[in-house]
Amino acid sequence: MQYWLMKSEPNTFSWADLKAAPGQITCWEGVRNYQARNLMRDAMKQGDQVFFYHSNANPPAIMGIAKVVREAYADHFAFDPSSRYYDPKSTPEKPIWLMVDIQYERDIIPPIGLPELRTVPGLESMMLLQKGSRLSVQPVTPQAWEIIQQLRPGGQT
DNA sequence: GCCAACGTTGGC
DNA sequence: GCCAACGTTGGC
Repeated sequence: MQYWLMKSEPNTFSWADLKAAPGQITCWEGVRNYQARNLMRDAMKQGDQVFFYHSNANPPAIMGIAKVVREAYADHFAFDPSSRYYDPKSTPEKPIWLMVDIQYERDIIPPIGLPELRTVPGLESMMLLQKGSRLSVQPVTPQAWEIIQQLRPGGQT
């Protein structure tokens, strides 16, 4: 089992949107970065745990935990000229871009804002907190995962 | 809205 | 293969 952090702008797709989705499942379309794609393709497995992070929010924050329920498959939004994620280089025959499905698991109450994360001992090396870090799908170490969970004790149920 | 950091594109 | 120009991300 691996741990991840996935970013979404709440204006585009929010934590509330995930909770309101059918089955509380969504496909994670729109990843258009090779490093993030490769992580999904090569390392992300069904059952993996995901921190759902709001970027471009006030404050940016970890909103809750989701899990991977379907491993990487072709992102068909890339085939659709009317989609904001259209990429003519990707075709059904040779898909370039991939997505996974994730499902709501539980809320983190209250959400853990970026300013709070920056104060937590032991998280200094977390990718999210590095200057210029933009990767929208990031691995999270088991140590960092545990530290962050401990910030909201009792959230396990 | 600003802008630093980063990734991609394309001319050469 | 280099690298300048450009577009995007995302915190502030």
